[in-house]
Amino acid sequence: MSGDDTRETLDALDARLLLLLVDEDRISVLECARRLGVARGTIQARLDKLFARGVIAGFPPAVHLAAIGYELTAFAWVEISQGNRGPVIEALEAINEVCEAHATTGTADLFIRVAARSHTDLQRVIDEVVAVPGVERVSSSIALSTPIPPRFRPLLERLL
Amino acid sequence: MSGDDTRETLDALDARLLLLLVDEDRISVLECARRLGVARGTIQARLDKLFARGVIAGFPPAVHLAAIGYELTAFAWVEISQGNRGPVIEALEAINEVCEAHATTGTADLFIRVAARSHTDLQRVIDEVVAVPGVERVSSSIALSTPIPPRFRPLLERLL
DNA sequence: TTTTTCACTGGTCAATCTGTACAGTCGAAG
DNA sequence: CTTCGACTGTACAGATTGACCAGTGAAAAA
Repeated sequence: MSGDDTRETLDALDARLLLLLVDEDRISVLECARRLGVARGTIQARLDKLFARGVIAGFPPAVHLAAIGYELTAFAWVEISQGNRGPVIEALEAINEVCEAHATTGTADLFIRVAARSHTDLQRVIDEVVAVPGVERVSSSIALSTPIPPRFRPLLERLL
Repeated sequence: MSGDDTRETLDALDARLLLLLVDEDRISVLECARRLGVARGTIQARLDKLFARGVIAGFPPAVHLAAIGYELTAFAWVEISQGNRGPVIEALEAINEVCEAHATTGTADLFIRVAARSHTDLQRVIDEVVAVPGVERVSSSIALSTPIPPRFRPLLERLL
């Protein structure tokens, strides 16, 4: 009686299904059923439940930003003056190149990830961030390489 | 004669197709063709090309980590002793909760993102990172909220 | 113990989608 | 004027989907 569906754990079948969806691209429900050795209806029911619980939000295309010209990724800590979080966030949302923002603990207030086409372009974007009213200080650093690309596979594997 | 297919730009149709794939979940090729007012074969050809160029890497499920128990996200800067980058990366890869790692400019050497089930759990993970041979210093901060979730839609919209 | 509940199986059905192919159109490049 | 590449419109066989349903088994409730 948790009252919170989110709490339900994934069983091994859910985990194996997710792993299959992560690995094999564009795999069909029917094929999943075959691979996992269960009836198609079961997979369909599991998928529906995973969606309903919010475990899976969808299947967005994995777009490689570098392949569309945005070769640079940079991270930045943004310090803002008190009471301006809302407006600042809104302003950041309006900057196309700001691809992610988190409010964090620590000295800085916001942590953002930005994409850019070149160093010059990055400069421009950073300048735009700095220019946002309420932003007091920005310290950024460029990603030179990404030895571990975004992943969550290991977390799933543990559920098997 | 650029010798690098990656350089080819996306035209408006590519961009609209990508936007469609981002927004409408599990949309079929046929439906894309209908929405964009072009023949199915065109969409299929465009999709194939986007894959071939590496623009689209696939359609992985968007898994909501919080829904599978990993409610905490934390970021950390990792300073490592010189000449130990390789081994350190390997060790970090072996830690399931390390969901991303970048080599960056600036004072620290690596920037990582970690997932955890609780504060206690996060402590354990951070300790594991600190314990990696070659790691000299780790400074972490917890994501309290995510006002701008990962996005790249604005970058695509600009191509229209 | 008996009953109820629930997930799973294995099967069907019509509708849709996919991969593939092919001939015709069109504009740009040669 | 011809060639080339991209797009259209069409076609077809095979696979997939969503929706059902009756039957089974195991676990929870009575």
